[in-house]
Amino acid sequence: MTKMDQQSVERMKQMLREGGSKLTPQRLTILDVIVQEEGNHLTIEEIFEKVRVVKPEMGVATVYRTILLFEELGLVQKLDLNDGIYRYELTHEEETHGHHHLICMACGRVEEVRDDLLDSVEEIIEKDYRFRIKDHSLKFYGLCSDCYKNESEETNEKSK
Amino acid sequence: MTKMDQQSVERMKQMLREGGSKLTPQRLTILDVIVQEEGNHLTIEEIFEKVRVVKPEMGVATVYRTILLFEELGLVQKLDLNDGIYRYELTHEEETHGHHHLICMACGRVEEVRDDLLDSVEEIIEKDYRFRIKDHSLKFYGLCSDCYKNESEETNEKSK
DNA sequence: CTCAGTGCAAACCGTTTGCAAACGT
DNA sequence: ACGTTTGCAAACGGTTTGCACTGAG
Repeated sequence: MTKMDQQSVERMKQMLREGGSKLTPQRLTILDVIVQEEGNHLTIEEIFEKVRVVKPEMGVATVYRTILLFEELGLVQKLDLNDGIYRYELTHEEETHGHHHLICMACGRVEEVRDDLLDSVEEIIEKDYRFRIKDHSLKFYGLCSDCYKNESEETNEKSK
Repeated sequence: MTKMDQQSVERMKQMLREGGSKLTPQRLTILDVIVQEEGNHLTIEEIFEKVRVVKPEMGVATVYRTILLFEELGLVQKLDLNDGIYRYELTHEEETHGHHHLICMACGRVEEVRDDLLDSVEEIIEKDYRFRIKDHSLKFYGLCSDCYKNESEETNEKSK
């Protein structure tokens, strides 16, 4: 585990304690899986599977209950890729507003965009629509560089 | 029914025919409900209830199957407000990219933003992340003008 | 020691499916 | 008349819950 990961885990333990929650082995295991798989946006089922490898006694209910707790504590955030299945990702420490996602319609890969980019848009919304923005969610659906490349090659293929 | 609504219905009938689908009374009833309730972002259950008033014989399965069909035809779009329940809204005729939503965290009201506003953001994404954007989804969570007003009043109340 | 947290299995609930009857084209 | 669509009810699958037991603080 890298130094960064250790920091994440420590910070999260701290948040658990502050929230008045107990540091059970189950919670620590789930925490570990989420930190290890950072960037992979796991579903409950995927988390359960990975946890099972380490702790076969654990039940799904515990995963559901734990993720719900982590969400309430702001430790993780859920993400809907419009397929009806929620995925969970670590909340980054410095983050105030949600970051953005690039979702590849071909391979399903999800890339994160940490730049905010929405300041001027939010200004317009607040003014023109008289809406007090607290958070946002921005997703782009399209083709990642790999899939776009492949698609182009296939097109070239055909046109030969 | 207004002239605009009639146009919507006619346009949608056309799209159904073009998709090789039959114009059954059930489909037309559901269409009607969605057009009547434009802007209300109904859930399947809500659509079912409203349809039931007119056609008590209809089953839920038909609503599910019909909405799925409408979605495939591009007649409606599903919307997730991050509560795990999909809501459906009419796709606007001219629309190429999805419009945006302002979701009030206090009263749950959903307002639509038809201005695109994302051109410059998309330009940056396409260039910096080498991602070919096909569509986007942008949601703002916060307080609508009414709820913001009420909240301010309550704060004033307390500080007296 | 105490009560929050857990494992298990049953309950739940929204969605999907199989099938025979009904109906649009 | 034909193949699609529908209503019904059963099946499904992910999530939640009740309960007795366990273990962290």
